[in-house]
Order: sequence, then structure tokens, then C-alpha cells
Amino acid sequence: MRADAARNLSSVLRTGARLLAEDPSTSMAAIAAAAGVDRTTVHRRFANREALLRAVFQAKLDSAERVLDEARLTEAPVPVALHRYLEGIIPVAREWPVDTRRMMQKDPEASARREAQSARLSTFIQRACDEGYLRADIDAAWARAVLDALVDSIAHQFPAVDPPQAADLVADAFLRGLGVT
Amino acid sequence: MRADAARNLSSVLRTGARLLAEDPSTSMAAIAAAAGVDRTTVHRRFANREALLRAVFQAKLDSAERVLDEARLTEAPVPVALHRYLEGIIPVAREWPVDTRRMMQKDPEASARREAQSARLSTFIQRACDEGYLRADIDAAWARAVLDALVDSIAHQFPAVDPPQAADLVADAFLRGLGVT
DNA sequence: ATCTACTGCAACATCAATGTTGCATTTGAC
DNA sequence: GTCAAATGCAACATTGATGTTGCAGTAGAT
Repeated sequence: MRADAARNLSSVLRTGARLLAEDPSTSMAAIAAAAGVDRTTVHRRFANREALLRAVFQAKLDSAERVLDEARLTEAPVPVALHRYLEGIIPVAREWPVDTRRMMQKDPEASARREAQSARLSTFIQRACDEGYLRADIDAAWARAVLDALVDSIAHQFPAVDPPQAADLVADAFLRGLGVT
Repeated sequence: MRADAARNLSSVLRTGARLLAEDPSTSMAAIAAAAGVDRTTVHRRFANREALLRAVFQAKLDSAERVLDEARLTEAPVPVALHRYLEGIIPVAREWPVDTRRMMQKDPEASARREAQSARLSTFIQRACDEGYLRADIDAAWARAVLDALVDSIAHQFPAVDPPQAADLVADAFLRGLGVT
């Protein structure tokens, strides 16, 4: 039953993330039904609705953190790291489509983690500026926002584009749009 | 009192749009309180919560339609029309930050209007492709998504940037990112 | 000054979501 | 086969949001 429990928990989290992304006010009953488990089972795993949300956020943050680690944002050459980051983060955005910025306000711990990850990416963008991959007149914060927007767009509005091609599209639009080439 | 009523109604719509953008499940009580009117007054104006949402959407669609008209997307030169559209649509996005795509599912009439407006913009993007302002290998749907993403980003994450400068930033990133220049 | 429309306030009914508990049943581990 | 953990099911209490109504007060139009 250990295996069953783990499988169900994971299913609830993924289903919950999907439904909550479409409608943040989705009821726990709807999530439970979509995940194929009873409503009370969900309540036994997660004390509150907030606890469920926290678990979803944590799962997304875990995945994102792994991507940031493996992209080697501080060591690898900018174009290489950028592409590796994109190819990794786009599936994460698709699997956990919840908007972390909006929904984590009431979870200070998760917010702090998110801030830390955000800072890592901002540092990378700054490095791209410093090393001349972006035009000198480009504001780093704007560059950062553009990158996030492109990722969200390709991840959610073009789910059929596979990660490598999606990464190409985003990197191309980003480096051409704000870069020197 | 006609004047009072109209002013209060407008205030409720704007306040509601702002709160609903932050949290789509904001209660009518919270909206009424933020707008400085009694809860029952809101219920007297809008039969349902859905009616309130419809009114917000309609207000946004009205503003957006005016922008589309005045931009002369089919007649003016592409760069001119683009800039005029951006300078007009960014304030609209800021004043009505509600996400029309997600929240209008249950309002077929508003959805249809939104589709029509979306089609006008898509047609314009297609013209930009045909006239050589965008690279030949760029998918029109992707270009459209990029433009929307840039507008949302500058509108909501950089509220301090005034519309003309914001339009410059978006047009620059868009035309450089996907264009031939 | 009067009338009308609008508002705030209080009270009420309703409903959906949340969260809890007890019990029978299932299922994997040993 | 036995045991323990987990689940489904039904029932219940609680809470917050929604929507309604009656009444008194208020402000603008005439």
C-alpha cells in the first residue's frame, strides 16, 4: 500500500496543478474526482487546502531547482547555459502550470525559495549583459521579464512543440530581440 | 443621484478588475468594501457574480476595441500601426488586468467578441509577415503569442514605464526578435 | 419643498466548500 | 494466512460566500 499511497499522492498533485492552473478556485472535491480518489483521502493526506497548494508549489520548486542546477548558469557559456535552462524549464512549466508568483503569497517559505531561484536566473541574465550577449541599452529586469514571458508562452500556448524546438524558438527570439546580433 | 450611481458603478468595475486580477476568487464583499460601497448595493446593480464579471469583461473589450479601431491595423503601415496599437493597448491592459482568456469561458458572447478582436490582431500579424517585416520562417501564431506576452509583461510588471516608452520597448524587442532587421 | 432614486444597514435564507469521524473493505507486506 | 496501512463511503458540523428583503436616511432633479 506504500506504493499505492505514493502513486495516489503524486496523481493528486499533478491533477491538482493542472486544474488549479485553469481555475485557481477549483474545489478539493473536483481535484479528488479528477485524480480518481475519494475526497476524504485527499483530506487525510493534506490537512488543509493550503497544505495541498504548498505541496504543489514545493513539487514545482523542486523540479525548477534541479533544472537550475543542471543548467550550470554560472559556469557554462551563456548560450549553452541558456539553451540547457530552457530545454529543462519548459517541461517543468508544462507539468506544473500553476502560477507561482500569484498563488504563493501566503506561503513565506515557498516565496523565499522562489525568490532565491529567481535571483539565480537574474544573475545569469546580468552575466549575459556583462559579457555582451545583450545590447548595452537593455535593462536587465526587462530582459528577465521577456525571457519569462517567452517561456510561459511557448510552454502553455504551444504544448505540441517539443522541448528542444521550443528552446530554440525562445532562445532565438530572446537573443535576436535583445541581443547584439 | 444618477451621477452618483454611475460613478459608483464605474468604481466597482475598476476596483473589481484590480482585485480579481490578483485573486480571481475575491469575494463580492471584498470588492464592495474596496470600492467603498455596501455589499447589497453591488448586488442591486449586478444580479449575479457572473454579471459583475461580464460587466468587467465588457468594459475591457470596449476599450480594446476602440484601440483596435484607432490603430488602423489594415490601412496604416505596419510599424506605425504596431506602435499605435501598443501605445493604446498597454494602458487598457493596465486598467483592466483581468485575464480574459481564462475568465471568460462561461460567457459565450464575450468569448465571441474576444475571438473577433483576436482575429483582427492575427490578421495584422499575418500582414506583417507577408510584407516582410517578420522573417519568413517565423510562425504567425508564435509571433502573435510573443507580442501578447511582451505586452502583458510590460503592462503588469513594469507599471512605472509610461505607454510611449513601453510601446518602444515592446516594438523593438518584437521586431528585432522576429523581424529581418 | 417635494418627489424620486439611490444608498447603507440589518437580518435572513441558501448553498457550496471544507474538514472530521466511524466503519467496512481492500491490498500489499510479512 | 495474518496484520497493518490505506481507501471508499456515508454522515455530520462548520464556515464563508451568495443573494434577498425591508426600512430608514440622503441627495439630486423638478
